[in-house]
Parts: sequence; C-alpha cells; structure tokens
Amino acid sequence: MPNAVIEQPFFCQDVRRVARELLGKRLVSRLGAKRVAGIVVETEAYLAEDDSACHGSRGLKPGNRAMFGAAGRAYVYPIHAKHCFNVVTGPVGVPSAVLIRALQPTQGIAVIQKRRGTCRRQLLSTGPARLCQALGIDRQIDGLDLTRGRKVWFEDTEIDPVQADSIRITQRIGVTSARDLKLRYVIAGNPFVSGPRRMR
DNA sequence: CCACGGATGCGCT
DNA sequence: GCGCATCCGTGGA
Repeated sequence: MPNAVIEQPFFCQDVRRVARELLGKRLVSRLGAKRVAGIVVETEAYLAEDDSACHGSRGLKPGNRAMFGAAGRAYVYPIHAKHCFNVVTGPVGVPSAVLIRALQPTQGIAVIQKRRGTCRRQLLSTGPARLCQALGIDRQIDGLDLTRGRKVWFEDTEIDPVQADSIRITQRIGVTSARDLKLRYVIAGNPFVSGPRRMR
C-alpha cells in the first residue's frame, strides 16, 4: 500500500532480502521543520555471520549497540567526520544491518541543496554520508525506532517492489575486508547511484 | 595517553 | 583518477 510506513516485520527478514526490497521504497525525514524524502536506489547488506566488514562482527561495543538491538532501529555511525545511516535487521542480539548508500531526491530539494551547499544533483544524496547530510541525520538518531513514522521512516511507493531484472548486485564499495561478498544492491542505470559507471 | 585506520568526500588534474 | 583533509572509536602501551 503506497505511502504506508514500513513496519517491523519487514525488517525482521534476512538482511539480504531487506537490502534488496528496500530498493524503490521512500526514505523520509522530518528533522527540524522540513519534510525531506527520496527513493532508495542503492543499499548494502552487512551480515552477522562471516562478514568481517560488519561492525558487529567483533562483538558488542559502546558505539555499535544499536546493531544488536531490535529490527527497524537506526544504526548511525561516524566516519571521516561524517555519518552513515543503517537500518537494523533480524532478531535482537543478531548484528545485521542495511547501509543506505544513495537516494533519488523527491521532496524538500531546496532544503537538501541548502544543507549540502550545492545544486548538482549527483552531489545531493548520492553516497552514504551525503544522504545523511541531506536528511539531517547524525548520531542523535542512533537507535531511533524507524517503524513509528516519527523523525525518520520508510514508506511503500508505487514503484516497489522493483523487478528483479532492474536490480544489479555487486561487491560493496569502499570495503577492504570481505571484499568478495556481493552484497550491494542498486537500481540498474539509475542516475543517483554512486560509484564508477561499471558499478551502476 | 596516543597512534591509527576507516562502510568517505572533495578538489584538483 | 588520485591525493589528502577530517574525526572518532578502538586497541595497544
């Protein structure tokens, strides 16, 4: 049902399935006054088992607590003076999550341009740290329940589920360990997907 | 306490 | 396409 907030059972599924099925969903933020939204066009799965790139793979730490929490919570971590936004999947205690890597902006574009300091569409919300800045996401929402439709949430749209033949699955970007795993999902050919052309 | 590297992005070539 | 700025969590001393 288009525009319905995605609820917890969706995020309780296998992390790869959630990563794939988030393509085409709408990610909405209402942080501060303005509503900002975009279509998810690129995701990456991080596995609880046999994935050394997953932040939860070396156990519970102060900074990765949200990853071990309930499905549908946000896991936001800092990197290089910026932030990346994940949604936790699977049972409590199982640290798997989906990194949202790129959005096609659909609403609040003037706000995004102001927050990002550019009007170039490729730079608005393409890339995990850029989309955080576009949506106003930082560590303040680490652990936020995304299934309540408050502050930040996902919605169904007219274009999801995206057909299998429009989805491309590749290696993850910027990952040095477990680099052979193909856990990146993109809407093939979408101009807002990040990375070099061969990765789109 | 300090050094280091990362799920990055920007600017310049 | 490549170099480097920027910061924080982590781990070793």
